[in-house]
Amino acid sequence: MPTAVELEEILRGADLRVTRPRMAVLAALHAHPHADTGSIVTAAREDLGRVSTQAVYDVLQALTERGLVRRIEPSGSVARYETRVGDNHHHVVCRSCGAIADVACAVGPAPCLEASESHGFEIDEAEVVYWGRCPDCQIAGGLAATTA
Amino acid sequence: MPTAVELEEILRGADLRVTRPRMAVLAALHAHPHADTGSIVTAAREDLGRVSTQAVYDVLQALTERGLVRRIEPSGSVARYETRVGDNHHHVVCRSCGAIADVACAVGPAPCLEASESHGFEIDEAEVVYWGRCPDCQIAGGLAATTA
DNA sequence: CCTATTTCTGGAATCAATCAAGTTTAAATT
DNA sequence: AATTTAAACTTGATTGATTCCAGAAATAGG
Repeated sequence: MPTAVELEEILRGADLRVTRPRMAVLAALHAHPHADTGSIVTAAREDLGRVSTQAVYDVLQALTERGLVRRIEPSGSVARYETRVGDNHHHVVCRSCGAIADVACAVGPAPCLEASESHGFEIDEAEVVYWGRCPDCQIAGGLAATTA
Repeated sequence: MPTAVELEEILRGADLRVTRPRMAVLAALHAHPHADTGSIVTAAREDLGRVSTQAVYDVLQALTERGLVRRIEPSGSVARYETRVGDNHHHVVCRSCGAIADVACAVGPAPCLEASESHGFEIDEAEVVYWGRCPDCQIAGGLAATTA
């Protein structure tokens, strides 16, 4: 959980101006990994009093462009963001409640990066999403939540 | 490319009533792998004269539920559908134009299915998306199309 | 042929995301 | 410290995929 000063350094290090919305969004992302845009807007407003939805979208895009955050969008879910970048990890997504957890790379250094037939594509990334059920939903029983 | 009779058998085999919209959608999917909903609607209309958008959505959902088609939604793209199901293959997506191609499973029978730390999740599927550039876009040069 | 259930139509509503024009502000400059 | 300027933020409207709803139509079984 970075301090305000650290967040500021992170922004400056990426050649981004230090503004209140950016600080708030970055803090919210560190506090809530895998948060969707709506949650981030809410968190930022609790922090700042008020911010426009547009500002949050702009900030998220700027942060993503500079590689400070990573945008993930599992099927059936809206866009989510996380601050853990650069370590090539993957995600497990719960089919019932949509919960997301991080998973380290499965096998060795660059797993799955060898597509058997690449069709001439120049591949630069292999994205892996594991689908299943989180511990809570396993307990909850067979019925899937409507928010799947 | 299945015949009309074969399509009919496919539908009946899945306990689905045989209707004109369903035949048209299924045919469109076989003709255009990885088509998005809009294209499917268009193709179905060329075939039938007219169909409601809603009907196509309903059909796609019904077909997906019965496992006749598979819904895929790469980040930044709208939902797409394919008829190739049950063989656990993956996809390569072009970052520039969004083109999609099929890729057979990378390593052995159930590759990447071993998440190193599953966080208690009960995993039933590993979805892999390879990102890169298709042959056409490599030729086209460095500039990415806006339809990425 | 008739009935019941499923499917399709038409139109409206929802919601994430984007666009546009104008105002404010961070940070470099004098 | 005042000035400048490009980047960032605000408000308000718009897009576009997807879904909801109520009623009409059509399929499949009796």
